[in-house]
Amino acid sequence: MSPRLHEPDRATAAPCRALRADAERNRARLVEAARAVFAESGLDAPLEDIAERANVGIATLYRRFPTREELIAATYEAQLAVFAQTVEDALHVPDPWAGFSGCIEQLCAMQAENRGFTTLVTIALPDSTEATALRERAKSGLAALVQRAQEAGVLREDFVAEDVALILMANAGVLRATRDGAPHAWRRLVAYLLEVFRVDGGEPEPLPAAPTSMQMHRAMMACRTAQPHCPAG
Amino acid sequence: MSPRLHEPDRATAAPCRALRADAERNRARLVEAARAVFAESGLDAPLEDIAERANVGIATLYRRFPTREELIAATYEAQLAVFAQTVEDALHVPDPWAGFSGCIEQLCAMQAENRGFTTLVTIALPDSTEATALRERAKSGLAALVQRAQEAGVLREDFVAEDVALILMANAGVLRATRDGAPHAWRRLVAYLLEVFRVDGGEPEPLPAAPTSMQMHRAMMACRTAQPHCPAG
DNA sequence: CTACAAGTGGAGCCTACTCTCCAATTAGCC
DNA sequence: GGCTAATTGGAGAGTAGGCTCCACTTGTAG
Repeated sequence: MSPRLHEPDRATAAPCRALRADAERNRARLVEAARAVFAESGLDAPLEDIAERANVGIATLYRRFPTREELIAATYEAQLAVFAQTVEDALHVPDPWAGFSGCIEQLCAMQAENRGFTTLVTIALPDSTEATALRERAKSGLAALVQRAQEAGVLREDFVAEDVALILMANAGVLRATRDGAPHAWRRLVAYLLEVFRVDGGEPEPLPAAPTSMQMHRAMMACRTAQPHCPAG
Repeated sequence: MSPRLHEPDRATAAPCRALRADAERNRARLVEAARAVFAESGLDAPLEDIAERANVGIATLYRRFPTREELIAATYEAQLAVFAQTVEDALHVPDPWAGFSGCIEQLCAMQAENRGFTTLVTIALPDSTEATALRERAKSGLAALVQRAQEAGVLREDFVAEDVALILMANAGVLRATRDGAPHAWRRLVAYLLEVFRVDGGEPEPLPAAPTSMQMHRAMMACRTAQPHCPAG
């Protein structure tokens, strides 16, 4: 790979200078390390862990990503692209209900698979990043998906685009508490919600199994020692 | 008030000795301060804030409550009693659906009003505290409430007691993200869920208004600067 | 091959919080 | 009023993570 095939000013918007080849390499390793660490430990993982995992000094991390948010935005660019693509693909599913509900399920599954992504979708990112643009894309795709389903008469009329965010936030809450102890509990929440969103007609899907009370107990025990409250997470 | 009207060994289970009057007073001030601080800042608020608010040295706090969890348990004893009472009162509401749904709404409202309580109900507490007993009381009350509603044919048969925890966790997720920016968003989630739990028959209640996209935007902005992921919350 | 700008790493400072130790204080009993 | 054990508060040690500074290294253009 020749060094200058990248769009300019990737990192710092101001000086707009191309990175030296080794610097670009380190940047990539940082993003890769951040992906792993954020996925496992959440968006508030220690930055030193990320630098260490990337085999790079902590200063290098700070030089490339002056704020945690910039690192988050860069790290989740690819995943947000998947997010946006998922939404757009759903528009091509012939059945409007299958498109809508499958999309919601996939988005929630993405949350379930990645601790950082769980909270990422419920918070704002700094403006003027690629991430913001991707979110806009996803947003308008979702609006179209909702509209299509409503026009087909399969999605309740009083459903609004903001409800999608509500779903993701609720799902984040369930995942925070049950990710370890009852890793499928979120599916049941999502199934309940999809059922209530659907205009009746189809026989409702059977619900995913409820977590057992033992699982819930363990989930709550585990969550006690984890970090308490909330998001930027 | 004469000092010895309390049940024994309130604080440390081991030495089982009555507290001196001034110590008992300080203990009460600590619990009161903790109530305020936890409500506002969540269960991971700095303990020094609590000691300061109680006008008591930090050492006094640690002497009375060697672990944060013990302080949490003592602080939320009263609130857990309200929780349990709410459930039991609901059993006396004549209409089984009104009893069940009103109870869920009230529990979620309690979460909305108190940041610490939001996460408290989704985590485990140390055993052998009064708090544990209260939770057991609430739990069996809820089981009865669920059973009564199902026997009356107004609550879907596949609803299980663990689903109540799921609701509280989902509600916690919404509250974490929207408490400041869209303080009524949680009502919409709960309305959706109650609608899907109900066996059809009654005309569904109209949904609470959706948060505006501006509110959601602000909520996500605010949540960005708050602490990311999760609870022992 | 050389010069120099770009890039690097980690020591080290700062802040925030948890938790302990102990000399000084005070409530309760006589 | 005075004795004694219970209680107190705050200094300070320990820990974790954020962030910066600067002497050293390295890529690359000429």
